[in-house]
Amino acid sequence: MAIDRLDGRIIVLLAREPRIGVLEMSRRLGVARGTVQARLDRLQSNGVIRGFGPQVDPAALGYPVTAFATLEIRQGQGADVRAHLATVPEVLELHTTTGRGDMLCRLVARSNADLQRVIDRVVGFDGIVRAATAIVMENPVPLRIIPLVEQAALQE
Amino acid sequence: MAIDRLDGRIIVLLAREPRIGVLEMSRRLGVARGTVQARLDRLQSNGVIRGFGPQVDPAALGYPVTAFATLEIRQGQGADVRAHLATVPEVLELHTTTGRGDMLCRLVARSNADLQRVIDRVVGFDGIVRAATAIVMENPVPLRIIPLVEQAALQE
DNA sequence: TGTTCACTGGGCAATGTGTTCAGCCGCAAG
DNA sequence: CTTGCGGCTGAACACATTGCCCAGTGAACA
Repeated sequence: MAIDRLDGRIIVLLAREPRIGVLEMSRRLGVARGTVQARLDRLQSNGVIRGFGPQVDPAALGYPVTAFATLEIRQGQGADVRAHLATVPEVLELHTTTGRGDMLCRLVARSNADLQRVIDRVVGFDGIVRAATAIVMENPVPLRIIPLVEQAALQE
Repeated sequence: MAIDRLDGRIIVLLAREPRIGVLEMSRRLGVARGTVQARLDRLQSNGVIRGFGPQVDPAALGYPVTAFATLEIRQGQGADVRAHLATVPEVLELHTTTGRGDMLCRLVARSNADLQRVIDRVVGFDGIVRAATAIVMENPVPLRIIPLVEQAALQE
């Protein structure tokens, strides 16, 4: 489960040039193809690499507005609320958290006006007591993993 | 930029079975290989599909703790804070938002104790006035895009 | 010393890729 | 009505890559 330097280089290389093949990777990294293949297999069965799904940009899909909503849930209604939110396509992810709110979810919408519709749909459910929404203006650091991978690789 | 039904099916298929090739996709979708290839090229140059980078699980890397931090920034220090946060590997993403806080960032850590270290590093910077952290307990809806793609595909 | 493990370098058949082509169709503009 | 355009089809081609196998090597470890 620990990641060594070679694993780290494989992941980083893959993150930078996803189209690259195993053969080309082995050339760049200066190791045998079989090694890269074995490492990749191990990383995937380890769960370190979950997959290679396409990274879709909601904005390009017509949903340029992103927001985070903090939800407060009525005691014991957690499961129902989770099930409800899972049915809303505009809910891209949902977490249960400690702290002030009970849940945090990421939403997208077609416009600020449309966001109202989405929020209404999200909070228009019995178990939700209160919701606080923060609209995303800028995204200075888009979801990234490379720095963490590099640190993890050095660490061991 | 609009997504039609075939585009939608391509993306969904790709999301479900990332290892699949263009040829196999064309077989499953019942269209010519060239069509799938052309659609894929278009989706990528459109920016709808940003890439096929590996989806890395921080937990498997030794960072099982996730948290969201809401930061309040001192007027005019935004750029400095952004630059600071970008240097912290444990900051996986950063957004500037409307609402109570000024920024929202996603953090990971090796443990709850380690989270304290990460938070100290994050907020140990002059421009940050206040920080509120919510630790993630569960992730009932992991980051997903398929439902949105399906909706976008039907819409047009 | 002997065993295990990962890596190497090679070889093989099978498959997929990138690319190009002509032909067909629906549609919109002239 | 006819022309031109864009998208799709089905096929072809050379080429590279994949998945798989193997024997040999070196390092770590009991």
